[in-house]
Order: sequence, then structure tokens, then C-alpha cells
Amino acid sequence: MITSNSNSALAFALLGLIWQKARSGYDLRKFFSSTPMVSFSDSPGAIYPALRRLEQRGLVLGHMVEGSGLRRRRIFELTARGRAEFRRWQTQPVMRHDVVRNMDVLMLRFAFMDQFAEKGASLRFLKAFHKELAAYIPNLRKYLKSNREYMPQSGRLALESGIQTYETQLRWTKTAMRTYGQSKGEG
Amino acid sequence: MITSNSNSALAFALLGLIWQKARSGYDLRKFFSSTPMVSFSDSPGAIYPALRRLEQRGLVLGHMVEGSGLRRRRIFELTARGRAEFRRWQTQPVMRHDVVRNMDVLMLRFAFMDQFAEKGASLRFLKAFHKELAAYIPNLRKYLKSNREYMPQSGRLALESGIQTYETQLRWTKTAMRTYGQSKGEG
DNA sequence: TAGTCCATGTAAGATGTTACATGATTCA
DNA sequence: TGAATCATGTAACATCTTACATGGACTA
Repeated sequence: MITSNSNSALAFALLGLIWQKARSGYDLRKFFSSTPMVSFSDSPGAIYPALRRLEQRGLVLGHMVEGSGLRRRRIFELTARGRAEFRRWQTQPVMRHDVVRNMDVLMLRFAFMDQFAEKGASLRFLKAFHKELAAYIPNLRKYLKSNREYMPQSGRLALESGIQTYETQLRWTKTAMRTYGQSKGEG
Repeated sequence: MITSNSNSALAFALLGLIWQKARSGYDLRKFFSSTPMVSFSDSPGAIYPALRRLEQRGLVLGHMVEGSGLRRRRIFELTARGRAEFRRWQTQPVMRHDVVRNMDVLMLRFAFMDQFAEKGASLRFLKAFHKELAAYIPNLRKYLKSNREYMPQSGRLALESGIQTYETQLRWTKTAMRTYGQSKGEG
């Protein structure tokens, strides 16, 4: 069975933004080019085909608006299936693989969590994220310790940069958990 | 003209590792699955076709080794063109776009710099990287300040996480520059 | 002899990049 | 009238993911 069972990060970003409010392709492009979500491509060649696919899969529904003078716009809104699919994605378990290879997707999931997942989801997510980070970082440290002498200076520095980034993320999960009102003593 | 003029991040990772020493596809897969370069796919469906393309472009050269009992291995080494292409990529200017969308590629470039670029390249790179980071972070802060009240809590936290990550990276560039023996007073 | 590791590869499919195309409207 | 912005789209192309395929060698 060679049928992908999940949408891309871009697709979920689109779903989240459309869920916030109905938007056109152009709105979404502008959002990507003018906010910290600039890490997503605002290319029409990425956005419009992605929207078409989402519509074909019944996750969004578009309709024309012959608005105030300007060219016709196609405004999209989420369907019930779209909302269900987004929630399913958002509340998936936090896997090691995500921490190691798709941290950006993990943060995307979290970014919309207060809005669209049930109460408590954000805190559960943060705990799971914290756990995975805390389990992964020692592997990096161990590698550094064993190999530091054989690594070129810039290689070692690059690894140290990665470790520091993960540690920053770890600290962030702790302060974020506190924000949700539960320190929940971790050691 | 719709011909891509550059290789993928994976392709450059392969070139860098092969430059360090001649390796087979299997060696490269194992390296990706067992070191902090785990952020690259160790899938044969990614590695072997990438190696074939590199060979077709004349950047690597493979030859069979009927080694000690095991199945034949195909060992690759870099050609002169491969080394030139890698260096060109490595010493490109640090662009805003890289900082915002391809930080991982930027760090990959740096990771091999002491080995394969001329002396001074690493420090130049760090300075340029520092400059771009220092210019970009205030944009994120500004956005946060203007929008914090209208953002859902998890959205705001996600943005704060991103800012902290960039700031960690910024601090790292400073300590890394010191490692290269020049504090070079920046204010 | 059955399972695991070594080792290389291909096929189908989806997605993303870059570039091109179109046309209306606003503004200088 | 020409340029910029609004707004949507397509075409060609390269790459990656997932899954499948093959076969030798070691080992329990």
C-alpha cells in the first residue's frame, strides 16, 4: 500500500490558519511572508496546489467571493472532517523521531493547541515533549564526550550548538508548563 | 531554464562525509543512523539515488571492492569537481533566507569548514551568521510585542521558544568566535 | 535451517521549487 | 500609460518517503 496517510507540515499549517478564520490562498501567502511563520514557503506553487488537495480530501471547502471591486477571491473554511483530522494530528503522541527530525512540526502542533485541542492537551504535550528531550540530550552529550578529540573544531562546535539548542528547548518546556499553572515537580 | 543549479542538503552531507574519507552507501547510512547527523534520512531510497546523481554529475567516483568475504561494496570518493563544488557551497554568503528557513543547512556548512575551507573561513562565517541573527531577532521580538495580546497562549509560547532558540544560536556564535582566537569587540 | 546483519538497489507516489502566465485594479 | 499590487493558477523538474526486492554471510 503506497498511499500516504498524512498531510505535510504545510498542509497542517494551512488547516490551522483556516480554522482560526476563513482565508484565501493569498491571505495565507501574506501570512507566511509577514509573520514568524515565514519558515513556510509563501510560493503560489506550494500554496494553491496544497489547498486544492485539501479540498479534494474534503478537509476544506472553498467558495468564490466577488468582493469589493478586486479580483474574485476563493475563501476556504474547514469542514468537520478537516477539524477532526487536524485534532488527530495535533494530539498524536510525541515521538522521538519528531524530536530528532521534525522539531518544527512539533512546535507547529503546539502553537495551535490552546485553540483547537481540548483543555489539558497543551500540558500533556509539554510533559511528553520534556520527557523525550530529557531522554535524547544525554545521547548527544555522550557522543560529544567520546568523539570530541577526533572531531574537527567546527564539527565539535556545530554539535555543541545543537546540544545547546535542545537544552534551550528543554528549559522552555519547563517554563511553559509553569505557565499552565502546574509546576508538577520534576527533578 | 528549469534546471536546478544546486544539490540538496543531503547531497552536500554526503559530499562532506565522503571527502573526510572514502565511504560506501552503507557506511553513510550507518553514519546517519548512529551519530548526531541522525537528522538526515538513512533510507536507502534517499541515499543510493543521491549517490548515483552525484556520480552522474561528476562530483564523486565509485568503484567496487570485492572485500573480505562480504558482499561487494561500492566505495565513493570525491573528484576534483566534487571538492570545488563543496567549497563553493560552503563559502557562499550567509543569507537571511538561510537563517530563517535553513538553519540546519547553515550549520552543516559550518560543521565541515575547518576541514575543507581555507583558513579564516570559519571565522568569517561566524561573523556573517552573527550579523544576520542579530538583525533578525528584533523582528521576532517586535512581532511578539505587537501581537502578544491577540495570540493564544500556546501560540505565544511557541513564538517565545523560537526567539529563545535564535538567541541561543546568537550566543553560540559569540563563544565560537572566541574559540577561533579573536574576540573582535562587537557591541 | 531460520533469523539477522551486511549491502545495494528499484518503483510508485506525493510534495515542493522555480519559473511562467494571466488579468484586474490602483496609483503616480 | 506604465508600474505595482491584488489574486489565482499551471508546468517542468528534482527530491524525498515508503515499501518492496535480492542475495550473501554469519550465528544460534
